[in-house]
Amino acid sequence: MSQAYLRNLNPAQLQAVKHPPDIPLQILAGPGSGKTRVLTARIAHLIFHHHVAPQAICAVTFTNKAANEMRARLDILVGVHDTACIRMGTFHALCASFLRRHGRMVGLETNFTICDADESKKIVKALLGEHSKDLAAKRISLTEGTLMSMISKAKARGQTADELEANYRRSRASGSRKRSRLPSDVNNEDNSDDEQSQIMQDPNIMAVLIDIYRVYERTLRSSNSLDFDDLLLFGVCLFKRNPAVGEWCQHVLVDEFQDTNTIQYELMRQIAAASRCVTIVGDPDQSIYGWRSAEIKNLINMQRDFLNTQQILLEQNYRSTASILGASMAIVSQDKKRVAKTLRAEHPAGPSPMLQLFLNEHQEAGFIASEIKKLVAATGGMLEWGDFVVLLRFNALSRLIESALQKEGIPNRILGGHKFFERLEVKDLLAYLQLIDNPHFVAAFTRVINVPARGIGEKTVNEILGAAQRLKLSPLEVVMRIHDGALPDIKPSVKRKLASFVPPVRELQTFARKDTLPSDLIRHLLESIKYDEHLRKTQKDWDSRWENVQELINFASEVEKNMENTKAAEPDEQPWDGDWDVLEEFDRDQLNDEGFVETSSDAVHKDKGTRKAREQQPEQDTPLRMFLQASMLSTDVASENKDDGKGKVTLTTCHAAKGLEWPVVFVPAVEKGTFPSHRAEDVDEERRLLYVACTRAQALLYLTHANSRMCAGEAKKKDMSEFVSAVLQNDKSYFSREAPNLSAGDRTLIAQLLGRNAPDEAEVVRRMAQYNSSTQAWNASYGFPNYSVAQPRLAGSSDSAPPSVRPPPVNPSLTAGPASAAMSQSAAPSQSSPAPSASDGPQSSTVKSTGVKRRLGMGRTGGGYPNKKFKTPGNTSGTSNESTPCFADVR
DNA sequence: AAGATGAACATTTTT
DNA sequence: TGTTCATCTT
Ligand SMILES: Nc1ncnc2c1ncn2[C@@H]1O[C@H](COP(=O)(O)OP(=O)(O)OP(=O)(O)O)[C@@H](O)[C@H]1O
Repeated sequence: MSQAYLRNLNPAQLQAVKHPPDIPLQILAGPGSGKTRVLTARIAHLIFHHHVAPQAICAVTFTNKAANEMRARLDILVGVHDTACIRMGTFHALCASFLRRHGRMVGLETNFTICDADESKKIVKALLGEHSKDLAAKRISLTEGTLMSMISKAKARGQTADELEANYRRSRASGSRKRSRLPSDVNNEDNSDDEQSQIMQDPNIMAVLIDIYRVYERTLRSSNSLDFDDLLLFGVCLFKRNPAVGEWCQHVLVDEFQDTNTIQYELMRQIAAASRCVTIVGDPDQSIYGWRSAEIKNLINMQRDFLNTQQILLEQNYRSTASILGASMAIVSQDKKRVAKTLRAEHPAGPSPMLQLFLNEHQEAGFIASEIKKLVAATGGMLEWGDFVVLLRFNALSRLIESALQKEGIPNRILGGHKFFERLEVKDLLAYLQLIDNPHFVAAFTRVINVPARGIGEKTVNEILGAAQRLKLSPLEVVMRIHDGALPDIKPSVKRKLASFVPPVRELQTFARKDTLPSDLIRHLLESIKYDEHLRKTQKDWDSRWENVQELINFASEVEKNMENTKAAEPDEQPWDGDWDVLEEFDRDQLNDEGFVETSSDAVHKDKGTRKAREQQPEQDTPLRMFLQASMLSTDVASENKDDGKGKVTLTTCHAAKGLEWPVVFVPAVEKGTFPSHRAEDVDEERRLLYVACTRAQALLYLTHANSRMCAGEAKKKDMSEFVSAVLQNDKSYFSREAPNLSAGDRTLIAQLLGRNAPDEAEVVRRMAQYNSSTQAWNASYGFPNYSVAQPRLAGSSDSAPPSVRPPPVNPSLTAGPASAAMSQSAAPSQSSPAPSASDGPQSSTVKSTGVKRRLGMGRTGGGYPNKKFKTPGNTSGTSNESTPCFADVR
């Protein structure tokens, strides 16, 4: 029984799993080679064979989602109970939980609030405002975004504001040789790097940066809050100062190691300080987070820091067809600096990856939608909606494709787009709860004090904040005292207005102290501030926002359930339980004389917070706190919601697709300026990104691009991505220009690859007939360009046909139904690209329309609730596309 | 203080 | 394309 986890591993994988635990191990391997599978099996092996206690294992994943998936796999291998005991999560999540318990050792209250990127930006923006005159005078434009990312980069290197300043001083002193650059060589590739360093050399900018960095840190500290980088920094500090905190850990395993940054690596070192037992898994070719300070160097650093580190390579790819793998390798191999590596395909060639060109992004989106439909039919239903993914360079590209899918009635979900926890209605409610848990979290206070509208505007808020600083109280406390009459009212009279704020907050505090479940807290909150009315009054789309509110309650319930389960699974065997008291005493002494990090020199607030928190919240893991933490750390409710994902086409970014796989992958906009992004700093990284995207595909891969595309306002001509054209130059055979007509052989191959049953051929014929008739009826009745039956319109074909389609009029050239093939053929092949096949082969062109119009009503029904935000036309904005499925105008 | 309007403007990627 | 900011009016 216990050996089950060793089955289904090849010799190299087995070797990695059985590698002696005390010899540091690097498993380096390409995509689809089973790295994650090996990591999971190795954990099982540690538990079963080496009898390592599950709670002595620390497994680090890149995302929460990956952690959940690994948990699910381990549930099967080692059982739910043991799995629940493993310390598993992202570096951030792990740090958050360590700091909840031991935060005091590094000067933190256990009720610290995690400040998300949005709030961080707001803080920086406010600070930037103070410098705006100064900057404007010097004609410098700086956005809070760039500033924030500079700060974040400094933090990811472990640089404090002081250190940054010292560093800068030193580098200036040592005679900086400034190269003057002509504006004309902006198109040089390494230009952006220079640009970066040029910014970092501008004394004005550096002065502002350092100042804002410093004040930003002070703001966070006095708010008793940590931003994402702080979680790691304080985590490192915790282990460094109190090595005993890490003694429980006997083995650390890190997935996606190529994307760890300096601090994360430092953290890994600290956690492994006692045991020196480390296993990492990674692939340099898949390093795509350099922009977030990931350091590929960490692989070498590890060899330096952990003596006798050994490497095991996995060279067999089990995920993709050989042709997909070949094309992907051809792409990534363009990187001359890359270390070549072997990757053999386990599976046969299969259909070639497709590379297709369209007139514009609408045609591209339409093609994707209709191709998905076609493939479901052509596989007799063996492929379902959930088997398809569209991988995008950036989120905004999802809009068109989403609506194309909806027009075709294809259910879909957008992963990570406009994130759930970033919606205003969700943030409002969370802010109330954050304020309840941590009255010092000013960001939450300023957000909710006037929600719903209480007539407390900017001016009043500033008065309150000023008073709070003078009195050394939290703004919440100030406002409560004013309400109670314990403090005098302030200039713009506010006392009366607080009647709708203070009592509800007090009530919530009382509930929270009694450990009322978060879901119930939210319900109370909604009622006491009449949030539904507020939404109705202020938001056009209040109903869908109200659904998000309900979804938040659901999420809270999920978290509550998980907490119960976790508690049940690990009664009270917290790994560190034994030495907790000792540690704390030991450290309090230490803390008294030496304080803590430079940035928290703000002793006044700290003391005050300390006393308050000890009186009010002696407990660390209150349900409310756990809920808030889960909210801040999880990007997506969908990843928790199992029911959602299946049965829908997924739209997401290439970045978010890391580590995942789908039978069919579409990558749109494979164009210069998108792949690589025109603002990318590192072109090689962009290429790797495309490589990652391609290697998600198991059976079928489509790269598409358009001749012109609306970008930031105006239509732009687009060329094919150099990553692909470079491949074509060497060898055109990697890609096919025609959409495949799946043969029975293809179906069998796909079935085998996916471990499914091949469909009945009769079913295939039936579905294809149905598919053809429905698309034809649909196209005919809407005068829609007939891209559908794998009929991309070609570049260079006369633009006159589709664009001027106004609602119902039917384009004459399309009424002929299947004959539309002729249209495509008239197209002139464009520059480098041979023409896609004109006709789509037997199924589509020979099966006559049966005249069934079943699809007619499907235009706008879509599937489920899209993440629709913002208003629909309603007002004067030109044509409404609400009622007519055909798009307004394609010019 | 809040709502309404229009102009300017900018779109990577995420824990 | 959609969003954010500035300015205006109530
Ligand atoms: N020995 C094996 N036999 C059969 N299938 C395998 C084997 N090892 C892995 N696989 C399958 O290969 C696919 C890829 O595995 P996995 O996700 O672990 O790869 P990976 O190396 O982590 O990929 P990536 O680098 O893209 O994250 C999975 O579907 C997995 O089930």
